[in-house]
Amino acid sequence: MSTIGDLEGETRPRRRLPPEERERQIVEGAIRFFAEVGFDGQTRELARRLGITQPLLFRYFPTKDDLIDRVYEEVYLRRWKPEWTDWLEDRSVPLEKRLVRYYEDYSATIFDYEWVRIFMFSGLKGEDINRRYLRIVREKILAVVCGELRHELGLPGPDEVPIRPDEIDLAWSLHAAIFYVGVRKYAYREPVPKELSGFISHNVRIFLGGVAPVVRELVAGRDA
Amino acid sequence: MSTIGDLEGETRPRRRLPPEERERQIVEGAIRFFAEVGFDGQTRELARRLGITQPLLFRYFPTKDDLIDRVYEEVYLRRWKPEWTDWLEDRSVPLEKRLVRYYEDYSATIFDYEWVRIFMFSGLKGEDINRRYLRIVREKILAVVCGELRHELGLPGPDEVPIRPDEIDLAWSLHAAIFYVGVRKYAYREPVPKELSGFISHNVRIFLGGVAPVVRELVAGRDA
DNA sequence: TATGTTCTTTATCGAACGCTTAATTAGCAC
DNA sequence: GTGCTAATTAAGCGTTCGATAAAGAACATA
Repeated sequence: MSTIGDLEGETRPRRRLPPEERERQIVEGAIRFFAEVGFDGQTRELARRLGITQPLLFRYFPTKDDLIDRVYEEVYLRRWKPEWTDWLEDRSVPLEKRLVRYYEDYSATIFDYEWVRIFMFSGLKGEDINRRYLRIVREKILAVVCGELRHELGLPGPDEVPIRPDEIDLAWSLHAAIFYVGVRKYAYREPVPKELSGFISHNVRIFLGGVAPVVRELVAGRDA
Repeated sequence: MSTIGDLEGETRPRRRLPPEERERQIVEGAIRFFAEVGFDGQTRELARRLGITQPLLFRYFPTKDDLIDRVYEEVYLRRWKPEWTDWLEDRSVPLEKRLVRYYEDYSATIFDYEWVRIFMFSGLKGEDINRRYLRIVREKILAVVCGELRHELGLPGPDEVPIRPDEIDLAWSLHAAIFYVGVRKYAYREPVPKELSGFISHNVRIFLGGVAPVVRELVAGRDA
């Protein structure tokens, strides 16, 4: 949120900052910059937006790739909340409420310009960090949702009958329906639901309202 | 599908092609190339993959942007089928079947490496052609789905009560759930449902199985 | 075989790229 | 103030970018 040092100015007095502060400024500026133009964006333009000279970037990050790695680290890894899995598994709360709570918090956490666009850019580049992130989503969110859905429907648990890929795909559908709002808004810059909260609960209701017979079929083992 | 001229070779005899054929070869190579690396990909590398020299590209396309525009034209515009709207409106067929038929054909049409990736790249660039495409989807698909859904539920038609943005968002959810399979496969290069047909019918069933009460609420006019 | 057309190449331009070096200057201890 | 030191900058390295100009080679026609 904070707007740092993008004076876009011309001749600005030399300012000497504590290294940590300058580094933080560079990283945050890089996140905004690469989110906007992609990772082919040029270091000179980034420096210009920060109001510093380009060689200064290379004092703090030996290469452009090092800076990009730092951007990944900052954007992806710091935002994951392990408690999401706990929330989803808390059977003292109705499943619908659990899903709504999770998706409200998840979307509040990752729905911003920087996160969504950097996620898409790095995904298209085939970056490994993207794959790792998706694996975590699959294991810590989607598989858990499938397990809770099984329990809700009185079906055998994952330890008895392993979660099928088809079931994960169904959980992906709900996930995609909600996440795609972020894609529409920040990647495509299109209008989106003005009230995200209502949209999320609608989607959870639709999902839970229609998913039961399909899951039963899948778990019964009608192989494709 | 056809693999054209990517010999990747070193010294290759000069081949003189009829202009139309050479142009087609360049356009198809450009589609594959830009889909892979994005539009920041370099003309020299594209030429190398085509097995021609770089200046030859500029004989056929005055600038790189002209070539990119041609790529857009080729990838987007040639794939839209106006009959999709007719299919969705054909009330002699049950709505579930209409939706399944449409999404099977739609996904068969656009689910390939080139289309999905170029769509994402151009979307991230904020290209106008992307916005135009999304508007067509909204007007010719999603709004139609909402209208048919209203009819199915005995609710007033769009001429009496205009389709609300919330309703369009619900149709976006089904659309996103299915399209995101393409994103996972071609943008992220992740595993996806091995049987797309089953996945589509599952999603349509879930959607239709759970959407009724939500749509009734929305059309009744409970404003957010 | 000779000739004209035009498709394709070689050779290159100026600008911009990531990155380096060496000179400057801001901020601190005293 | 005065020096010291590290943050910052100006200048520039070699390379690569999109794009151009002119030379060369394939093909149709005679």
